[in-house]
Amino acid sequence: MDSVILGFLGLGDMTGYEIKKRIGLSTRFFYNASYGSIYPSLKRLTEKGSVKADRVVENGRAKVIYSITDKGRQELVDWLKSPAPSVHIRYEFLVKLFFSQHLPRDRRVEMVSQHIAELQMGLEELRKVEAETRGRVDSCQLYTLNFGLDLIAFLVGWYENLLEQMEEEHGCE
Amino acid sequence: MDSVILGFLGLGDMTGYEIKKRIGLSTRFFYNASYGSIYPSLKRLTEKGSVKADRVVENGRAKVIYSITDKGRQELVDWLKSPAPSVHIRYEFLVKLFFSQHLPRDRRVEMVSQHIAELQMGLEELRKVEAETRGRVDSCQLYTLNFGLDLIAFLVGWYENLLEQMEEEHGCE
DNA sequence: GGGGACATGTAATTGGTTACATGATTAC
DNA sequence: GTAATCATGTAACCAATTACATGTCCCC
Repeated sequence: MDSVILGFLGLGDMTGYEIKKRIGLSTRFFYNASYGSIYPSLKRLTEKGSVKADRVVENGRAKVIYSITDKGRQELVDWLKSPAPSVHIRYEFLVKLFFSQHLPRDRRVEMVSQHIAELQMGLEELRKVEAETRGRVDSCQLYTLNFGLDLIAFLVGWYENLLEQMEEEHGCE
Repeated sequence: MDSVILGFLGLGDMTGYEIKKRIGLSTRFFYNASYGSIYPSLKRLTEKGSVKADRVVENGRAKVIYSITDKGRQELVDWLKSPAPSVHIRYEFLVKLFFSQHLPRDRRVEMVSQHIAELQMGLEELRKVEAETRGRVDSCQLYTLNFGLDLIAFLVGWYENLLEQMEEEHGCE
């Protein structure tokens, strides 16, 4: 978590509120956070000296603008260089699909159809984000945006194919 | 968590140890758990009456065989029917990629190459699981197995394409 | 004057991991 | 005899969410 905050501050100075908004926009699909984790994290990082907190008043509004320090920048790079704990994807729908033999077939079909619908909504949202941000972000951020787009397309295709397969079958048994 | 345990017990009676082993085999890529969460969960479920615990001794080994009750079966079905909280995938490597502008280009390429290697290892492991289980599981469990296989293939392809793109570029800026 | 976005934070709780503690059986 | 696997559990800890608590500015 701390590393992700550092990552955002590496893109520019911002407030806790802004970090939350940015996470909601850009990394929501593969990482999310609430104020309850952002502010304590910011506090920790400030105490450690990885970020600097500036209390300012901007058009009458008191805010705390955080910026990354050299120490923080070093920590960020170290984290980026460290090996990511091998792929660990938590995907609840798939768990349900795994156990869905306990459901009647039509219910299972419904489940998958609904999931496809959700994915497609996600795709639309991502497209909006894309329209807003393309051209205003660096290519690394673009990579992940494209990843999201391509992944959802893959998933939709996969589940559509699954639906066809299910139609042919009698059930999970 | 409790629901996942119920799911496994829905497939047959087993011990906590066996549940852990099964999770490691079949759902590891999209769900994992440790003893520290399995046993307390089993305890909770027993107290609630969703599972039944039978202390037996089998070839000198004392074990507790858990089985799902009618109540538990109902809870399992309810969970399966409940809408999954819309796709929530936590993928640390992608977060790193998102912020990787702070890394030199060759380092970034290395990062992606290593991730591909890891994915390929995962693929091999999954293939082993496939060889062992295909024919011995119901088609729902097969769905998720195939999903894993197809997903990894997609990911490898995607990252390989990314590498090519990266070669052409000068950096993330 | 009221709703929405801006803005910051804490407290209680949840959900989980890691590490510890223990001990039997089996196969080499 | 010793290492791997089978087997069960607890305690300390950690990371994060939810809900709460508070207040301002801006636009209608």
